[in-house]
Amino acid sequence: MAMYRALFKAYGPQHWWPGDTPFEIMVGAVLTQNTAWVNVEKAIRNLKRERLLSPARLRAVAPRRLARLIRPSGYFNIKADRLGHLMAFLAGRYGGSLTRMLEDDPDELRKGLLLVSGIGPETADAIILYAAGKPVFVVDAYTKRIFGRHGLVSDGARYDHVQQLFMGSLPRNAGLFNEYHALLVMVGKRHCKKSAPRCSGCPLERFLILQERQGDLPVLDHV
DNA sequence: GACCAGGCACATC
DNA sequence: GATGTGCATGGT
Repeated sequence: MAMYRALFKAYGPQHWWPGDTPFEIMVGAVLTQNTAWVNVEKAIRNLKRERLLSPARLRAVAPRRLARLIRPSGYFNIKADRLGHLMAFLAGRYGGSLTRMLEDDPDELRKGLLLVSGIGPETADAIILYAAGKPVFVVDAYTKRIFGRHGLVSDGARYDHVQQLFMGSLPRNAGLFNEYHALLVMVGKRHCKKSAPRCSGCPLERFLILQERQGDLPVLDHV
């Protein structure tokens, strides 16, 4: 919790996920795969303009048209397919009711989502945390990079391993997981870019240096 | 013009 | 299990 508090103190609440409705959040989770958020916003705007942001409408739209509308978010053919698979899953398992899907047991929902082609662990967890409001920790590229560079996880650490690091040492609280992940993205964008040789100047770095000087607990206890 | 961004599936060894 | 590749736009 100490690292979280250091980040929250520095940046304050992030009010995530950027999206008006659970359905918009779910669609955004797919569209943002390996893609800058500004590009996702353009695609979402297009879908809103065409009044397609509902399970029934999105399921009914022609794949070619969908691909054209989400073009700005990149990988548009693949993502159109993935949204199609997701809508089929929603219709098939939950009768097209987003509410029923989001109220499902989170472990069951996660297992189901992972069977959908195009939904991996991060996308599934983003949907469960930010659309359903259930406490799973979302691990993304920023999380791995930040913790990797500070020597808190090994370079090639697997998704589930990093997730366990957080979920094993934090209280199971959706609001906390929400804020923590959002704060890590903020740190990643500002201080831990891929192109820079290492993270520098972030609140996390200051915190870790301070801890090392005091030299009592293993750093992981501070997650 | 290179590099990068809130992944994932699939092939191959 | 590990590693490599295709998918693609738009900002820096």
